[in-house]
Amino acid sequence: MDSGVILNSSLSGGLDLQATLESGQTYLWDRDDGEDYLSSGLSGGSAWYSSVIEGSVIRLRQVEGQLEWRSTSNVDKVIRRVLGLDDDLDQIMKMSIEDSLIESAYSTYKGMRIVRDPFFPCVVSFICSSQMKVERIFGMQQRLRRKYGDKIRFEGKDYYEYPKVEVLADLDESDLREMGFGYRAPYVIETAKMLKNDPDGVGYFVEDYEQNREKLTELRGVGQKVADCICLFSLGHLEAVPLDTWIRSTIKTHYPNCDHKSYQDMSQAVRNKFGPYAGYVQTYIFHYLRHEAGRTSNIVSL
DNA sequence: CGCCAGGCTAGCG
DNA sequence: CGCTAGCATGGC
Repeated sequence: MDSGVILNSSLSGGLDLQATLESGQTYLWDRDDGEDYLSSGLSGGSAWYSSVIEGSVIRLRQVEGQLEWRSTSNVDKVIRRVLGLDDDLDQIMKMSIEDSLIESAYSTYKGMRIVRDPFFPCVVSFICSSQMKVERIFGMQQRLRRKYGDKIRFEGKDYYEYPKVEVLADLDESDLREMGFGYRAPYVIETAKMLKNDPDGVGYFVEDYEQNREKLTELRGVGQKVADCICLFSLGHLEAVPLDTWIRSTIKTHYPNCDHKSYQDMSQAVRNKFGPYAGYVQTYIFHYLRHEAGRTSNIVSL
């Protein structure tokens, strides 16, 4: 057993743990207060979150201006990496374009950070994300962990690690279809087979962002958008901008000059517009618009 | 019932 | 190349 504390005031731009873990970047965390996880919105302010990363159970909560953690081992450095705590948020916000929508999103969720999820879980999560509501993606990944992941006991409770590559690689397509994966089932299994000897995706990391995006599309079920999610939420390419339906429609109405038919052209235009940390800008907008739309059941107009 | 959800693949011109 | 039909499933 080990535990520790990280002070909010020691982090540039602070931390908003709930926004970081519930904004649809990562699907690897459970919230203690259970069933209506992520569906009821605002009530997770000081709740405990738990995950298993690199074989360690990690429990986190944010209360009174600090981040508390408890774990099976010393995970201070793991937490800092996975939650992007070393990102200089003040500087990132300074280097993004001035714009009313972006400033609203930044101020509403100040402290939200880009995660760095472990490679394989990130890949599978976003293969599953295609044509799927955000709330359902959480459920799918949770069921996958509880059915095929290794169980670790910690402080009287069971926690499930994300399934290992070789376990998913050896599944039958019907196993995942029965869990509601639909047409994504064969994609997950084929990609797991491709990564059986490279679970950390060492061979799929490229220094250059655009080359990295193309490289990732070699994986089954990974197109340009999912590749961008992996670039941003696992590999640390902070200029990556996943062009999903929300962002595309936002771009169309808000920044019509950046609207292009081809993914590459639109990606390039948006990155030129948003700045070197375009991925941060995109993630704030995505979370802000989705959340506001949920609260008002209406389109946000600014 | 129809429509849509953090899209991708295969197959066409 | 660019374009599009088809694809599973659940919720409204």
